[in-house]
Parts: sequence; C-alpha cells; structure tokens
Amino acid sequence: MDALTINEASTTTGWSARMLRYVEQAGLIAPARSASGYRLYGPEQLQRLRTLKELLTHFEVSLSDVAFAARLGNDPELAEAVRGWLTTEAARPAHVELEDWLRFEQDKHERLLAAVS
Amino acid sequence: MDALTINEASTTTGWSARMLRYVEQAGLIAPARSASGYRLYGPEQLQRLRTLKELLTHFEVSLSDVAFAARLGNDPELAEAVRGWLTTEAARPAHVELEDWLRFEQDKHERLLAAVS
DNA sequence: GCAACATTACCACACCTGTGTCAAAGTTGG
DNA sequence: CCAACTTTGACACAGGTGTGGTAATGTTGC
Repeated sequence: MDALTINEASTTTGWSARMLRYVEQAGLIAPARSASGYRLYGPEQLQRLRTLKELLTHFEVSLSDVAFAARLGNDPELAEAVRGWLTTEAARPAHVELEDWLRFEQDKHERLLAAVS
Repeated sequence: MDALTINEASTTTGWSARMLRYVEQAGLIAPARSASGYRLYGPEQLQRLRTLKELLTHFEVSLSDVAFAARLGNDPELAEAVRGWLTTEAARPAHVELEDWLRFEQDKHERLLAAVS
C-alpha cells in the first residue's frame, strides 16, 4: 500500500493538512478513502499536489482559477460561450458589415443560451 | 461618432457606471478615451458588455473567471501548464473528483441562494 | 488500552470581489 | 456662464477565498 495519510502527505507535499482538505473541497484533488474514512493519497496525487503548488506560485493563479479551468474542461457549453466572448473582435472578418456581425453574434448567443436552458 | 459616454452606455447595457469602470479595471472592456479623458463606448463594446452580462448571470461565473480565461488566451505558457495539470487528472478516474466538484458547486449555489433570501 | 493519529464541524482573521455612494476637480453644450 | 456631465480617489460593506486554529469524536498500532 503506497498510500499516505493526510499528515504524511502534508510533509511530503508542503501543503498543510488543513489545505489538503480545502483543495479537496475545491474539487481539485480527491484522495481515496480507507474503510473508516481516512484520506489515502497515492503517489500520483502527491505528485499532482506538488505540481499544483508550483503552478499557483509560479504563475500567481488561485485555486479558484484552476477550479474554473477544470470547469471549462467539463462544460463545453461554457467553454464555447467564454471562447466566443473573448474572440468576438478578433474573429470578425474585416469585410463583414459591423451591424450584420453584431446581429449574428447576438443570435448565436441566444441559440447557445436557449440550448442550455 | 457613434460612441456613448459612460452614463449613456450604462443605460443601454444595464451595467452601472461604477461597474463599467470596474469591468475596465478588470481588463475586460477598455473603451477609447476622448481628448479630455472621457470614456467612449463604441457599438461593439456595448454589445460585448451585454453578452458579458449574460455570460455571468447565465453560467454563474465571475468577472475574475472571465479575466482568467482571457489571461489563458494571452499567455500560452500558462495555458499549457494548466492544461497539462488538468489532463493528468483526466488520465485517472475522474468521476470521483467530478462528483466532488459538483457537490462543491451545489453548496456554493445554496449558500448564494440562502444569502439572497 | 492508550498515545497518536484521523474525521467533521465550527470560530477567526486578513485579503479580494462586487457594488454603492460621495467629494473634489475638470469638461461640455446651449 | 452655468447646469449637467465626466474624471479619479476614497470610504463602506457583504460575501468569497485562503489559512490557521479548537473541540468532540472515531481509528490505528504496538
């Protein structure tokens, strides 16, 4: 059994036990549980915890940022909506009339939102 | 010139003038400036403000979420680092983490609704 | 059986986000 | 010229994020 309990995982990853639970609550790292409910961190999760820490410090992003990126990966509708919003100007072909483009974009958004609800 | 000042933009987009300045500060919509420094919102920006509002309310994302998505688009190194971190997760049994994330999101939603009522 | 660990559920605190409001000072249009 | 607008800056406040604690209770290893 190469799985560590929470305090062992804490010492080898640098996260406090408190933060390991918080990271789990944010949906980023969910360790297995023993029969009695103890968290059991496998080697791969330990590695991911170390990489996560590096990601946060090196790029100055927050846990919620990473959680949102995960949400983008799980929710294609959301990903498409965000991508569309971010690229509206860049994607507009120069020869298309602005008015037409705006109407098109608005229709696209309405179709998208209608599809979700 | 078909550009609106901040209060005109406010009435046609539904954002308060205060929030229009805040959205600009978040790096999402930067209107042009007149010679004396007045913000001038063009039609594309007004449309983007409207769709942004829909994005936020319909998908329950925050301005900082969208700002982070924009940052992902502007910083390929960051995008690759995040994508890489997330896909190691996808290579492993992801259903547990997904469940957890959903519960987390639902709790957040409930807290939000509780705060409203 | 007991010390050392784990669990959840709280309290606490500093900082960030979203949002309103208000003041001082500059700009615009009739 | 003056009313109505704009600018930045600041105070304020609720709720979320990140992080530490403590307490009550269950689990494990020797």
